[in-house]
Amino acid sequence: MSSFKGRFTYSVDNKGRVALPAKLRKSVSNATNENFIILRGFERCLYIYPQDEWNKLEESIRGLTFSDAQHRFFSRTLLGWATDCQLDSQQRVTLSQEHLDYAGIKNEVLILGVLERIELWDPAIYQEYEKNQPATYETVVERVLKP
Amino acid sequence: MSSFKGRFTYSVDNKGRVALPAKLRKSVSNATNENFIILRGFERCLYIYPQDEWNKLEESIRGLTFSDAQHRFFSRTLLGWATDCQLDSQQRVTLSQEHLDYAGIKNEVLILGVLERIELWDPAIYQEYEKNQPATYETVVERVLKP
DNA sequence: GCGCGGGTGGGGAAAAGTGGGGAATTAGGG
DNA sequence: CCCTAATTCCCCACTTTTCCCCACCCGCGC
Repeated sequence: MSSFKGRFTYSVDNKGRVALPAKLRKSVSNATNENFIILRGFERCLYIYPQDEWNKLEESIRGLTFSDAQHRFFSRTLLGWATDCQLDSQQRVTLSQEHLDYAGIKNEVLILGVLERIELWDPAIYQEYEKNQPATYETVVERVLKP
Repeated sequence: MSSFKGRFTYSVDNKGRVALPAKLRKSVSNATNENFIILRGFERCLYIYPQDEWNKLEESIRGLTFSDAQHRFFSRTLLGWATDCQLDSQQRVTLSQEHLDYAGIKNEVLILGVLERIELWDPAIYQEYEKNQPATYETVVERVLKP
């Protein structure tokens, strides 16, 4: 079970490559064999799942009823934009142009560790997202840290 | 279960390193393997949780549903400002520049043991905080400890 | 006084992040 | 079917940061 955490601002070179922060790599279980799945996330960002965490997600998608039109739409969208990838010898992932465009990422990327997944954001878009949230850091902490 | 207590004023060197007081270290259960999680706290301070205490919090974060937009914001915010760290051979933690900035900590740090967590404050900010409390210690005691 | 444990500081080796060149593979057109 | 062009990816090199280790200082107790 992964437990990614932390916030990093890394650069994207002109080949669309992004290094995975060493601290995040340490949280990846070895079973995953450096195999990752990249897909469109919610709110204009990209999700990166290590293989083992993805498998769980895939199971729950399989559980969706085939006969429901919305379920079909959901699966098509999710899987249609998902790609396998493995790290190169420098521990980097390469993002496709479509993925970069979807998330609006250019030269810089904000990398967030969110337990079972890693999120990639354009820094400006994330700032905008944060600004539009009704909750502040303190209300979040209060809600989550108090049982 | 940890039960940190006490108050210490330590120095922060120019690499952002802070020694964990020996008295606090004695309260850490060995199971945690000298692994800690540092995150933003309430009121401009930093929280340090030993691994085993953190695990309880992480459970409640995992309980948040992936499909709820507000829950997504919660996990991003909380985890984005959290970092793993382990002690170096001198029993110190290294604080990132962002964390130092958030808490306004410069060369000196006030370390408080508060049961399951350790808090780090800038001494001046803590003094200010204390001064701005409307209630005195005695009135709070009445309110809090009354059955 | 001397030894030991605890706090403070810094130098150097190792790792992490960044960028680019060139070979191999694939695709497309003549 | 072959040649050419474009893309992918593998490898190398440089820079910065991290962290590991050593050394010192201070105070307390033996």
